[in-house]
Amino acid sequence: MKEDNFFERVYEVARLIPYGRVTSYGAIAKYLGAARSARMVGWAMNGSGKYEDVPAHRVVNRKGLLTGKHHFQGTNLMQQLLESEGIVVKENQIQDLEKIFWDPMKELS
DNA sequence: CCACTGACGTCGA
DNA sequence: GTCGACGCCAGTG
Repeated sequence: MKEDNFFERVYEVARLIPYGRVTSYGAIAKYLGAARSARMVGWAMNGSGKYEDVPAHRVVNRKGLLTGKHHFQGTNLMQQLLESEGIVVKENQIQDLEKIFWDPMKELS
């Protein structure tokens, strides 16, 4: 079922995030045409826990800070997953963000 | 029913 | 260039 819900749209983009890459809420929001609704993107991620194909751990804020990490099951689970993909994380902050940053609008275009 | 908060980001001064 | 306030939509109190 293809639901045009804003949330479904977010999940769809999140699934498209390639391995070893990360994106930001605003990037997804902007791609959906709601740049100012970045908060909604994160809110949608609240339901991502019900979706296995939604690597929310690959979605971070514009600063590359693992803001949502606090919402994950464990404490360092998010960082653990990111490091497992080769992403360097330091103090909840992604290093080389500009290198691993995946822009849906630019990549998917 | 009304008000505030929330995985953020952009606009304004 | 830096700091502050507002906006988005939905859920919860």
